[in-house]
Amino acid sequence: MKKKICTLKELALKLNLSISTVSRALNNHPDISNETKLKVVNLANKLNYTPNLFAQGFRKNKTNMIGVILPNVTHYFSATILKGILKQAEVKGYRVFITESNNNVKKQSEMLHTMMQFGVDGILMSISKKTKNIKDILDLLDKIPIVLFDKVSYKIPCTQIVVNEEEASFKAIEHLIHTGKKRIAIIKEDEFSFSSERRFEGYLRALKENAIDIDKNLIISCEDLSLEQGRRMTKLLLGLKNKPDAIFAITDTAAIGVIKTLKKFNIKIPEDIAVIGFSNSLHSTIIEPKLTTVDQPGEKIGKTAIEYLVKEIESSEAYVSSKTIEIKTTLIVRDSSLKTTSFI
Amino acid sequence: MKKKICTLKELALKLNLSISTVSRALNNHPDISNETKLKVVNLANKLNYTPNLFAQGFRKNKTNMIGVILPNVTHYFSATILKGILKQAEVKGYRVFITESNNNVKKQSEMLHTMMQFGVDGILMSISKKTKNIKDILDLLDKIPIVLFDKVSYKIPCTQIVVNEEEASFKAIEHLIHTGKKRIAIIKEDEFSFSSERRFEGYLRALKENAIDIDKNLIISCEDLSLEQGRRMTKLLLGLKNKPDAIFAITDTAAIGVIKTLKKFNIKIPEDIAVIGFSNSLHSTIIEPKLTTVDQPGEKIGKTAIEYLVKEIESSEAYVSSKTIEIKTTLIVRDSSLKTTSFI
DNA sequence: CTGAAAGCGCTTACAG
DNA sequence: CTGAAAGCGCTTACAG
Repeated sequence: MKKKICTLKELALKLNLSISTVSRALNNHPDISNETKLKVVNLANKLNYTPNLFAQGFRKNKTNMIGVILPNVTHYFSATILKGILKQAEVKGYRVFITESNNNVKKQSEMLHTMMQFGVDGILMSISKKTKNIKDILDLLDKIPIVLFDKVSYKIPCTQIVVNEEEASFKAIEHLIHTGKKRIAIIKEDEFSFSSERRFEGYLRALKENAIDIDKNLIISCEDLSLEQGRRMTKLLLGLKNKPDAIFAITDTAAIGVIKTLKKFNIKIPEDIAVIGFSNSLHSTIIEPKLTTVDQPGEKIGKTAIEYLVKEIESSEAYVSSKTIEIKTTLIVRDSSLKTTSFI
Repeated sequence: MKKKICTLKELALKLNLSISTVSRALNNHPDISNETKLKVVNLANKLNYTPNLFAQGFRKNKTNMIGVILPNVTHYFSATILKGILKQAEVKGYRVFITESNNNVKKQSEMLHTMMQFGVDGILMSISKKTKNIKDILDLLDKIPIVLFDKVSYKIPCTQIVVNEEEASFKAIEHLIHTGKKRIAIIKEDEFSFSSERRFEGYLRALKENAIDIDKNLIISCEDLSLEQGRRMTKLLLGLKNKPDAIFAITDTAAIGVIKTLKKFNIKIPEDIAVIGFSNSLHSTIIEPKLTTVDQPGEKIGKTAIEYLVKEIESSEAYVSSKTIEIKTTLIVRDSSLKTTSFI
């Protein structure tokens, strides 16, 4: 079903004017007399005329639509980014199309394709984990502006919005060191991932700058950073002769697994073992003790992504920028790590 | 910037054929010879032709776009529904436009309007809390199919997808009764809300059918169902001469506030006071003890909503359905309530 | 100040 | 089997 909708033509007919005049009157064109404008606008209101943006877009070869591809909308952090995207897109006058890739590379390609077909003006994406083949993304880059956020890849020459992963991680580890911790374990991902690697770099740098030797037993890689893996890896760490006195899980979810397991074994948090997570998810204040973690400002990431994308869309030159924008994070110290005044 | 994109015209020119023939060839029209089809398809692939769906839609007066309006994408339950919507929309060949109303009624109206302008084929919405004036929704209903989900209103004559609120709540209370609880408190919303009211009805019916007197002191209304309010209301309940032996918070978030407060006062959960929430949010397994709650299948709600909407869109008659579809929930018994074998 | 005409990219009834 | 033409709703350069 589709009921009839008022068009310029209908207005023109009823007013005995040409379509052009009606169009101009509604767009407040200086050529049109006030009298005519008034007549047109009145009738338009009366008949509840709404311009068909689809036709407008088609005419102007500009749709004011932006496509967004992300792995999973139900992840709180993604949803938070999405919120920023929606808010800023509205400000800038763009409509947002969402699709989920569910970390499926094939689907990701299809969505990219569909977005193109649908004539979006630009694409915002967080690339799927297993994206090996970036050829189709590269091809598209020539045709349409793309901005990457969160899950990015330096191999794709376009603007990328990320969090200051390395520094955030560095600061988290320094915080632990300042509270007297010396045997700091890290739980990271085994497969290569942009953020996991950079967080690991921060870990290494913090130890190095504080003259703490690296103990390979304290570096744990696992295939995903789920709560379950957090649990398993904690048991592994507790089995060590020389136990850690702090655990940095590069994900809140894993960190919560860590806390739950430590509690089960009656280990005091943070006195015996401190715990730090990453991302300041809602869970981090539900768990007891409350989790010390790194806050990633999702809305700001989304907002920034839209801003850069719109800038590229509206730029007249066909340039491809490839800046990397780092959004600042904040370490939020809660009960799962010791307080310290010596922390600079 | 916008790089050139291959069109039918370009293909026609290069092949020395008419645009019509090229169009038909690509649409696999029976009239066209295989030879021609082959030539066309080959060139199309070579030049990476993708039909402009925007133009197609415009031509056919069908955009295959669906607009979705929801209060807040960052709510896990909403995100879950969104996931279902995205998945099923893809199956049905529709693209999804998202907007957030943030419970702002004025914004909600604007979005409805924009969606119309953008020529969406149908609208899926969860109405904002304070929606008093439904006139604009009613007006729209004549022009375009609308399906409501989650936050609905019986005053709007259209298809509505909800959860079996009353029954779910009834079963939750019965579960408590079967475990021997007799003084069951409920924390609900003070302002009228569709779901709050229906959950309250379920509470009343369960008490009545089990011949338990209603104690007004145990019926607590608050303005929002936040963790903080959960805390405050718990303190209030604990101040009663005749304390409750179970608390049903009609929201997980509030229920978690309840649990945290009970723990603070060293009250044993579930022995002294049992706690039940509603919605099976991710938090419900993070909190300790794990929360007994009602699982609402968000994906299924989203999926169902799309199905009904598409049915209306694709129906030839201009009918307005106003069925209410109830999606079944499941009570998930965890550690915040007693186990029982006598539960039928 | 107003109108006729072309065109955005596509589909489709009508001819041939 | 193929093509010319109209039209979806709009905007805008060109005339007058």
